[in-house]
This record gives sequence, structure tokens and C-alpha cells, in this order.
Amino acid sequence: MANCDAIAQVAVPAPFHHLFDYLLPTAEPPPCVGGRVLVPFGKRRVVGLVTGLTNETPIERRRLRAIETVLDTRPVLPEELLKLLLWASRYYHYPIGECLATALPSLLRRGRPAEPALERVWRIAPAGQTIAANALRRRAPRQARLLEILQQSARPIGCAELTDSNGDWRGALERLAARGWIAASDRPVYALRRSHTRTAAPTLNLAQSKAVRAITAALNNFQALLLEGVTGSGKTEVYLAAIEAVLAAGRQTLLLVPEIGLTPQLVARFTSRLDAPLAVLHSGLSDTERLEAWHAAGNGAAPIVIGTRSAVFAPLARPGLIVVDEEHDTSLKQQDGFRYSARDLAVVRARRLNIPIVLGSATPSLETLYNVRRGRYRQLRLPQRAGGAATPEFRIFDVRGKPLREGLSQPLQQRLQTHLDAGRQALLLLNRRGFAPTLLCHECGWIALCHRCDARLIYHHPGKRVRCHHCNYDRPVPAHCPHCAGPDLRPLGLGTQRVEAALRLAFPSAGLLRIDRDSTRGKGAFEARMAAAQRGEAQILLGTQMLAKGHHLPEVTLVAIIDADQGLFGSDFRAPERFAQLLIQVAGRAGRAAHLGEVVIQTHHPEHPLLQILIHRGYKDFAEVALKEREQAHLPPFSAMALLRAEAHEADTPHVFLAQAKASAQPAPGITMLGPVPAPMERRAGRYRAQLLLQTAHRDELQALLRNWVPRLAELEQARRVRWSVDVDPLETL
DNA sequence: AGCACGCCGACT
DNA sequence: GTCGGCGTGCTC
Repeated sequence: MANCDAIAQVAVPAPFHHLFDYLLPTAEPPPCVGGRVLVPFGKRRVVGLVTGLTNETPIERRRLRAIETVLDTRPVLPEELLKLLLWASRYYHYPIGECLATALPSLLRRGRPAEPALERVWRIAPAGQTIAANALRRRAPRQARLLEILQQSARPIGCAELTDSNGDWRGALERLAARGWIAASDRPVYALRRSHTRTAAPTLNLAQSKAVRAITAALNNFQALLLEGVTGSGKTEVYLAAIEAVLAAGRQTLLLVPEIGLTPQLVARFTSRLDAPLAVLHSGLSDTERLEAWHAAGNGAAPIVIGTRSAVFAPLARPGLIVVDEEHDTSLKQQDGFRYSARDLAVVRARRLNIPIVLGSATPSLETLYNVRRGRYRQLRLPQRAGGAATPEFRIFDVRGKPLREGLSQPLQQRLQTHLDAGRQALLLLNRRGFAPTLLCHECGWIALCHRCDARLIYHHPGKRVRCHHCNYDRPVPAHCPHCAGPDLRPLGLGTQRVEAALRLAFPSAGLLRIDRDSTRGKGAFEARMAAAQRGEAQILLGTQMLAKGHHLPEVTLVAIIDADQGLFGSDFRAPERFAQLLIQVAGRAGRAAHLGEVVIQTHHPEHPLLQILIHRGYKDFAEVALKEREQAHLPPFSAMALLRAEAHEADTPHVFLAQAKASAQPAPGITMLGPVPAPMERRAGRYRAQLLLQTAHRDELQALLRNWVPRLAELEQARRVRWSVDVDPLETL
């Protein structure tokens, strides 16, 4: 008999790598795997999740305590998702309870009942079907109108929906119900997105149709497909067509997008093209909205679920397809706490669900390309830009020894003028916000430094302030040099605000929009600016890498990278990949409609091999060369890495802790431990930071080490004096 | 992570 | 004399 199990294994919201065993309650219904329970834990009571039922426990019987309340008689997490989270907890070596906590909506975490909230809906009753609404019209116009609406509607209609268009008709509804003409029922609230106007699908080109066929042919099996399509090649149309097929099969699609990619425009595009409601999951939702969207995904009310990183943990009633858009985007990896990669977990989940997964990008990560090469992923290419737009032309402007006006060379200014004269838009990229990255005293050479970080303060022009971009320290520019009291403090170097000022002077009649984190601070500000650009309210768009991600700007024909040098000399081994992706992504913004685009790159290193290969041979060849280099250097994806980070207020405790950690490890011969070394910016927000890098050619070796090692780190003598964290498959290592 | 216990400094 | 600082020990 299966239910003679007397012990529940419970994941508890506390930093432990193991489960806690509890006796089953006597007076309660039996708990279920995947359901929540209220348990006594130390001196408090917490909401835990049952991950298993068993008869065995290593704990002394007398020390076991009993579950206090069973909160769910049915699982809140489907078994598939629970298993995925247990797997992720082991893979990322993060406490199981905390992993589950990131997956559950906060209301459920706090013990709220798992049933969705209900709303009252009305539909026509058999007796009301044949009543002539017109006969009612004189005496009770509202009742007549309502009767008409409900007679014509196939689905029940909610109070809110009726009230919206017709004022408050609640009284009339009650009267119709009293006559037995209409009937009320309650249905769950889901806040689904749905559009009532439908946009027709464009005709797909050959490559698009081939890609769609490849995806739909795989619908009943696991297969990972890389959809590699240059910007503007119509990846979204491929997603849409594939989703149609999944809908037709009565199954759900989960679409993951980078944070900045989840715009109202994207949602509108999906709702207007697909005849199915859509649930949206992102960080801006209220607790209630999040819970409703989660329920809609979990019981299948939403055939399509779109969300950012954490949506990879959305429950799905009838999963049919997973799509990860912009799979190379770093925002898909969580950068603190439970440091999971939503892309990688999405692949694991698809494999466990035995459904296909599509990874889309114009600039795929080297990890993904390596998986294609090894035959694990299948590659689908969209080589042409949809609508026949030509590939933009690249030009390198060698700025060595040339006069620059706030970073803009003569030839660049001329190109800009030409494109503006032709009535087009230009997009200028400078990956540095603020006015100038340095404030210097001309008398003595003093530089404004952050007192909490190893960083310079950035001069911001509006309000004449200096700010630290790492800890948000912010103060007015001093009137005199704090060192020599000299009056001549000068901004040194280029930021977007400075280039903005120069451009306004040089092109006074052109409208200009600056798009960086400062100018898009408020909610929806980025959207509003991009929309204004789209409407042609500005001819020049100047900004940071945010610009590479906005939406279609068909009138942009000139893209300029003002300072390629800063991207060419990054110190992390992934810097070239990041630069290549940024360059190709912004270049893709040029000439998307009928006009030929031009991409200008200003640099002091025109011969740099990275630039040369990118502009003459393209991303694909770059990736090939970069993979070769990674292979020779034994770097990912040819090896696996994990990083142990530590930080503390005192300068050497992180180092001491990491040294103790290193000494306590029993590394297999194939594992190298590098460090401890200071982190790239050793002091940040008043904390000293250091790290220990683990590297091996064999992932299982690394996993085996971490499995024994990480749970014991908390017991190290210095562990309480530092904040430490483990990062498996880190994106930044140096 | 919480929460309690426990042992040393400045306050009504 | 106590209120309270945070070190350290524990959670099935």
C-alpha cells in the first residue's frame, strides 16, 4: 500500500541544502507531494513544500515533529516542475527551499489558498433564449440591451466587462436573473491578455516555412532547435506560425524573452495574431496579478505564456513548446541568489517534458553554437532579411590623429548630415552614460573617486553632480578641488550627455532623443521614447546598449558606433563575444525597410582582428574563430566553471575565507582552482570582494566536488564574517 | 534566514 | 542596578 508512508520530506524556506523530515498529521488530510504544509521549524512556523513521502529517516524518531496544517490537498507544483527545481537546486548548489521560493508566487509562499479568485459571470438561460429583447425596450432599456448582448454571446460575460462599456448594470442583471432569463456562475479571474482585432499573417519566405516545418515536425518529441536569423529576418513570424500549430494541437507554448524585450508592443503583436488568450509574467506585476497569471498557466486557461527569466518555472497544464528569444542575452541568467540560467533550464525542462525547444538569436551564444556543432541542437537558418532589405554596409573610420569634436570625427558628422538631409534617422551608440567618466582638477591632477568603490565618479551634467555607477553615491560637484582648492575642475572623456550636447550644437534642427538608463528611468519611459522615435519625432537617436534592443525603426539608415575601442579590449574572456553581439545587434537596426543601411565604426584600431572578421566575414565566422580560441585555452564551452565569491567590510576576510574553502576542498586531479584573487573591482559599495575559480574539462567532476564542498562551506571558521555565493556556469569570471 | 541565549558597555 | 550590543548555535 502506497500511503502507509509516515514521513513527509519537506523543503523549508531557509538556507539548507537538505530536506527536513516531518511526521504526518493525525487530524489533517494527508499531505501530497508538491503541496504546501505549515510546519513548526525551530521556534517558528513556516510554509514548506512536500517533495516526497517515505518511511525512512536518518533522524531519531523522538526528534521528529509533526506537520501542523496541510495547506493543499492537490499539488501546487506539478511533479514535472518540482523535479526540475530539485534538479536545479542540485545543479546550481543553491538551498532547495530558496529555489522553490523563487518558483512560487509570493502569495502562495505566504500560505494563501491555491484556488484562483472568482468573479461573477452571466450567460443566457434557456428561458431567456427566445425572449424578444425589443418587447422589453420601452420599459426596461438596460435589461433589453443586456439580454441582447447575452443572447448573442457564446461565452459567459463578466460583470466588469459589462460595466466597462455600459455603466453599472448590476441591478438590471439581478432583475433578468430573477425572471430566470439569465444565469449567474462564478469563474476564476485570470487577467489574460486577448485582442479582439486580428492581424493577418504575412506570407512566409522559403527559409521561414522550412523552419516552421522543422519545429512542427518535432512537436511530439524533445528536440532543441537553434533558430539563427539575422536581425529583421522574421524570427517572430516563425515563432507565431509554430505557436499556431501548437494551439491547433491543444497544447501550450512558453515563450521566454529578455527583460527589455517584453514590451507592450510584443504582447500586442502576439495577441493580435493569435486567437488565444495570453498570460504575461514579469517582475512588474503585483502579487495578485502574478498569482492569477500563474494559475492561468498552470490550469491551461492561457494557451500562451510569455515571460522573463523566472517564467521558466511557470506551471503548464499541457506543455507543447518552449521558445527562448534572444537566447544569447545575459539577462536570462540570474545574477544573484539562485543563479540559474533560464535558457539552460528551459532546455532541461523541454527534455524532461519531451517537447521541442526553439532558441532564437541573430547572434547565438558560443555555448549554443557548440551544442549545434556537437549535434545536440539542430540549426535552422534564416539568412535573408524579410521584405528583401539589403544587409547594411560596414565602414571603419580610423580616428587616429584625426580631429574629434566630442568624439565625433569629421567624416562621421558628414555621413550624419547626409542621412539627415535624406530625411532618414540615425542611431548612435556610446556605451557610457553620464556626461564624462572622469572629473579632473586641472591644477593638481586630483580625480573624483568614489569612497566606497574602486571606481571614478561619473560627472552628470544636469544638476552638475558626480555619481558612482556602482553604488549610487551621488553629490554635487565641489566648487573647488578638495585637494588643492583650485577652481578648475574639468570633465574628462565622453558620455552620452556630452555627445548629446555636441550633437544639438552641430545639428540644431534635427530632433534628438537620448536613450540610456538616466533618460528612461520612469516606468514605461523607455517604451515612450522608442515609440516617439518610431513616429519620427526625432532624427537622431543617441544612447547606450539599450538601443540595440528597441523595436523596429524602419527609417534608420545610419548606425554609428562612436567608440569601438572600449569594446575591443575587455578583460573577461567573454568580452569579444559580448562586443560582437552588441555590434551585430545594433548594426541590425540599420536599413530594415526599403532603404540601404550603413554602419560606421569609429576606432583607433582599424586593423583589430575582431573588427576585421566581424565586418568582412560576419558573426558566423567570428564565432568559429572564437570557438577555436576557447578550445585552445580550455575555456567554456570546452570546460566547465564555477565561481566562489566572497565579500566583507574588512579587506582580507574574503581572501581568508576563500583560502580556507580552497584548503577544505578535495579536488579531483582534473580540476584547477584559481585564486583566491581580488574581484575585478575589488571594493564595491564599501565591501571588499574576492573570488575563487574552479575549472575542469569534465562537468561531472566539478559537480561531484561542489556536492561535497558547498554544503560544508557554511561551517568554515570565517564563513560568518563574509557574504559568500556559488555561481555555476558564471558569465563574468575575471 | 530567523530566533534565542549569553555575556560585556552606557543609561533611566 | 538594567537595556541592549552582536557572537554563536540550532532548526526534522
